[in-house]
Amino acid sequence: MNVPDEPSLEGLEAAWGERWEADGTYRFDRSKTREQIFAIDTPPPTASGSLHVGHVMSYTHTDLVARYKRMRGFEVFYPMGWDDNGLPTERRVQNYFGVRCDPSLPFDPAFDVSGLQRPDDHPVAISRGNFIQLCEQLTAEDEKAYESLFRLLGLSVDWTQTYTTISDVSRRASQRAFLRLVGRGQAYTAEAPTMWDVDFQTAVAQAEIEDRETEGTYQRIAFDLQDGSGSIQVETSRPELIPACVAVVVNPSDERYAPLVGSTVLTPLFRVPVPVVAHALADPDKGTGAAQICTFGDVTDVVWWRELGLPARVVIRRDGTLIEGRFGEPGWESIDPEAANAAMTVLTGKGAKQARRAIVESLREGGWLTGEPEPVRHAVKFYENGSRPLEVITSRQWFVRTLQLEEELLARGREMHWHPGFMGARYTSWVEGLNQDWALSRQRYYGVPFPVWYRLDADGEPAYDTPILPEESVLPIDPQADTPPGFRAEQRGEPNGFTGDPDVMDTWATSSLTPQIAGRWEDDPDLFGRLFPMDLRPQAHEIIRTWLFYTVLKAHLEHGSLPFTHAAISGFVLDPDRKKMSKSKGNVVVPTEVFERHSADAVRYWAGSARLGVDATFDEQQMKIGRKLAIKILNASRFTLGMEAEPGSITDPLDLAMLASLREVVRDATAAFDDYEHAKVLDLVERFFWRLTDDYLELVKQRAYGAHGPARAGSAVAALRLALDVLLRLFAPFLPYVTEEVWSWWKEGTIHRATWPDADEMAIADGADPEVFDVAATVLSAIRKEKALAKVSLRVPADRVRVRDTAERLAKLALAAADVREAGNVVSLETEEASEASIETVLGAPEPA
RNA sequence: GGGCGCUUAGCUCAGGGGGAGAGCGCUUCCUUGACACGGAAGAGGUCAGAGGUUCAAAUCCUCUAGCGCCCACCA
Repeated sequence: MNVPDEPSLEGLEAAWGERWEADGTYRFDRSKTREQIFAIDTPPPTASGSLHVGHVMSYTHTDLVARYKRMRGFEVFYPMGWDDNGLPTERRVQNYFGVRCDPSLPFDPAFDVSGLQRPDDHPVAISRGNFIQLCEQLTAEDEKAYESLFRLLGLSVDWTQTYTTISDVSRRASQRAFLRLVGRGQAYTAEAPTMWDVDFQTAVAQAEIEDRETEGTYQRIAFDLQDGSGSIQVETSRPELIPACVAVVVNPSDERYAPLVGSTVLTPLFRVPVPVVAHALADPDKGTGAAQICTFGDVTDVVWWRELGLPARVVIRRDGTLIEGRFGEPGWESIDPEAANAAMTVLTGKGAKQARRAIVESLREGGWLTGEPEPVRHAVKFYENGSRPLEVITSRQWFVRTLQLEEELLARGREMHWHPGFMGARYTSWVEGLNQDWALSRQRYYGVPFPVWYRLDADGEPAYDTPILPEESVLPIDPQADTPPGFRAEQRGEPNGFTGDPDVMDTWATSSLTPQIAGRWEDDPDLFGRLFPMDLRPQAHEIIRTWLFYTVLKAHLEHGSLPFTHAAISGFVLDPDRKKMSKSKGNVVVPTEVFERHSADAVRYWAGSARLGVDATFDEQQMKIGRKLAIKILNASRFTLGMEAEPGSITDPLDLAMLASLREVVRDATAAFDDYEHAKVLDLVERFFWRLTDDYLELVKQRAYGAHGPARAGSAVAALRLALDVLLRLFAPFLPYVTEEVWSWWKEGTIHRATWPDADEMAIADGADPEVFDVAATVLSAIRKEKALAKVSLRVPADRVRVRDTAERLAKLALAAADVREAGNVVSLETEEASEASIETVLGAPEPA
């Protein structure tokens, strides 16, 4: 026993952090079987920037489960990943070093970063290889900072189990998964209209799109019937796409337009003859009920275009500007090509917004405009990281078939255990709303390349239908650097030679494999067999449609199973004004300062009191309470362990009652933890702890000092030590530092590998009545109240205390009467049977000063 | 437009058919042989609103309002 005189929280994080690392306390033992293992698919944080208190909360939630399961005897696989793959990293490197990637440049082995850090200059063009070097260099620094913060927070991660999403292991897994999708016909390449960001100049997937309320205008425009018999009014927010108009569509049941279906109208300004067609998606209640179909203004246009078999006239370039007029050419028929091209000149080279203004003027001058443009606010689709609305651009991309999987994926969602349960609805609603296959290609540089080459024909044109794929054994490969089997390097780009697929995969193609990557899928089949499917995926609700969905999709297609059986969804952290904390709002709290002010245990206490799925308010007050609790644990433990009486057999009814009560706490807390209700566990345990210190400890203090002889003192001391032993373990997942500190005073080994308390440890209290404790505490509390109201010291004697209650409760009080008398300094404790309970206290004179 | 969640004391939140709760904050008191980084106690609420079910509703049902989030084909 080694109890310090003045226990303190200061320095615990550093001391125990080092000790846990040195002892390998959280090291994963891979010799265990799947049944003995609890595997966690840790979210890899994006390694570009810094962690904030939102991370602190959600990662603490995961750690609570990890520590609980470990104490329950599971061997916990708790790895850490760093997401250093993808656009955020790419952008950060561009800004940080002032460079841009030019894939046409050759790799420069002698490249020196030091001359580069001039972000205000024009960006320096560097090769893809050098660019990736810089990405790795910068993210390595971030990862170090993240790790030290996570260690400070006390995450029980096995730091030997780390991975990065751009590593060879991750690239190999991504490419292997891709090849298998291709092999099964689940991935395909096609030239197809796809959502496109004109600034990043890349395709984006449905999951990366968000709606933003945007200012726009509706203009009502006349489309003349070609036979001169009148016109159709069309309302549009995108008049700049009139040159791309290929039809006017109405609802088949719309009587206003029924006679016109099948006739031909001329587009304004460009005088292109286009048909009036009917389709169920045309909404009679929107606008005039007649809409222009353009190639392509939005996803609906794509549906109409495809289902109605319309031609395409594309007017928007990949950079978002409009093309030059080519009316009069095949496919660009106009009854007045000269006028059409003149009208186009005004738009050429302009972005959508400017072109819109320009064409409205032309329309007005030409008399096509009906009324004035009407300002509206409407939802417009943006890439989540983008600044200009998405366009629909036709380009060659790889896709993963998802649309026909809806029923199977919904079934997977039902198979999953969601915590909290209602979060499953997010997944369901996403799967039900899928309207495109997963667009997998990104026209970016930093990422996992497609392991694909294409043969070039005699004219140097790629044969996309017969891609050349590598053997899995050579992965990962870079088709820009590596040569496909059967070709020589010099044949790259030559007629009858080959070319590498220039694109990289969507980052989610890699992130959706985190269970496989962390589990070394195919690289270490023995390990993978012990880990997969994993047990727990912790994550934020905002990425259910991306990370969770894609991970389920990949596992479903590759393994025919869920990737994990439980999904625990944490909420956001809100600032005190109840706004979500985010970098862009500038209201993030830097975690390191919070740790310094309150201690890691205190911060974990705050995080642990927030339930899963519920947004939590950032509340330093709550951390102060956590700190107070941690200090109280130190002091109460010191007191308990410092008692001189020898612990004996526990025989006193009050002691047994306290243990009977603790027994219930253990049962309830265990059940709650099994249900992922960590906040309830903390509440139960904390509540009991305060009862123990405020009531029980006060009640038995004098007896423990020996007021009634060694045997009864021994009962109190033994009960207290047992309660402390159990409580420390109940608190251990929440307050790993302070509980480990106290544990080290009197126990061997680490508390974090100790066994989670079992109700049977209090079997001695079997048959004991917890109400003895309640009744005694109630009477003590009433005596305290009298003293507080009389504004006297608690030491002042109570000459007479008369308790009226039922015979049953009075009998219970009698069992603890001696303790109550001493704790309340009661001279005479009288009882009287009564149907109405009451406690009457007559105070004695204060002691003379 | 559809869905999910929330609305309980000044604040942060638990509770979920039968007593309106905790902590903080506030007020008062107490330096009692673990702890003043402490302790004891007090005041404070029409459980968002309206209907309904029930012997009994903060709790179940319906509707309404406000807030938040997720989703939706931009005419």
